[in-house]
Amino acid sequence: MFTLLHCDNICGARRGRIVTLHGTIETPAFMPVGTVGTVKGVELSQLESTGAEIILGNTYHLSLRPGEDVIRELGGLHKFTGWRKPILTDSGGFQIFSLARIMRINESGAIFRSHIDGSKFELSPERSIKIQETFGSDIAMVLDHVVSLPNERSVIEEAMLRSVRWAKRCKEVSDHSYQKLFAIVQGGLDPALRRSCVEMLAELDFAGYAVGGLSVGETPEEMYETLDFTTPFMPIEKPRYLMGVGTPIDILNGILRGIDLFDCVMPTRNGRNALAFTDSGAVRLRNAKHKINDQPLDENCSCPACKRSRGYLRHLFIAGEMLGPILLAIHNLTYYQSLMSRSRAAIEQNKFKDFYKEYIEKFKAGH
RNA sequence: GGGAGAUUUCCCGAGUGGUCAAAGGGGGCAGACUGUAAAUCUGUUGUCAUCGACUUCGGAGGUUCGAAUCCUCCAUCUCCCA
Repeated sequence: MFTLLHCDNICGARRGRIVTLHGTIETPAFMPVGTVGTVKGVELSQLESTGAEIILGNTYHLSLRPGEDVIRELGGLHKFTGWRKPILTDSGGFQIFSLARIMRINESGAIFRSHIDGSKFELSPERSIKIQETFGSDIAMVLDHVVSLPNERSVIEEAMLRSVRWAKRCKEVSDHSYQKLFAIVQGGLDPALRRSCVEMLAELDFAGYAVGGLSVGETPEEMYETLDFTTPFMPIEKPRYLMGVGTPIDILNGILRGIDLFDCVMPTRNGRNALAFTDSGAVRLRNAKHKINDQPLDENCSCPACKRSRGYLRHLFIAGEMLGPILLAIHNLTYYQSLMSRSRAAIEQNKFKDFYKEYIEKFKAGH
């Protein structure tokens, strides 16, 4: 399923390939987030033209609406959404952490109050896997227990140990060979906890391993340090996925430390909120300084947003036109994919470290 | 010609003697957003400034310790009667 094609001989960056039933993913790769069965604001043809090879969907959200039964009846997530390429489904573990309406969490699982209608919704490791199986995603995630940071060591350790037990239960009920199951490493910012978590999970032999529980309140530096003492213990021949990350700089820092897969809402959400990513840093298109600007966001970008002027894009946001959020979501996704593709090329030439340094210098200078 | 009512900070619009630089919207400006309860949220919006000071509520006078608020005149607008 995963082939490690090349390791940069100067840093930890890796070039690989994941093969699934629905297609191939060149890594390092970025997955646009399509929580409820749509990458918000972006039609599939546009999404494909950004270069995305895999998208992410969410077990919790899709179970509440339209519901597991509807997706089963309509032929699974691929047929339902029309997206023919690979899909990774998240387990709902992050929602245990992020949703205020969580009622109870114990060893058997979590009980939510639906954020839509307040109804009760139970999620156990087994149930999460069952649902993801119904969805027919190419990669399923184990249900994990995420906690906020900073937090007491005992809390972090307990959540980590529980995540390992849950991962084991997920593995036991996951029986579809086409659907790969990824485990999730927890353990906060603690080297010993992270390492022991990796080792316990590695013993269970998953198809891939994710680093979870990051970008939940810690600084970027703390996140990078955590990767420094986590990725070296992760199985070399399996894909490594840094969940929920992040900014372009975070992603390059992840690649530098041997991460193969990323996902983040940032390009779509920030795009909807008028923030565009470019090599010269973030551009807040609502700002008055772009009012008369006739230049594109990025003259080297081929996306539809970059065929218009900054002044026009600003106008769309000021006027509250839906095309603004759509165009910027597409631009940011295109930008992220281009960042990944440039990274892959640099790794192949053992030049990722230089690419990284130059990129960060320019990105920061733009602010 | 006579009668009634209105005029508030960029706009709309509260406010009828001190707690008013003045509610609330809108608009403007800025910021946030990391496995999406987010086309959302936050801050700010008279001037200078650190407390604080100063200038504002159509205009000009006046009453009062104190006025956006009360009185007089003027200007403009709306409605009603001739």
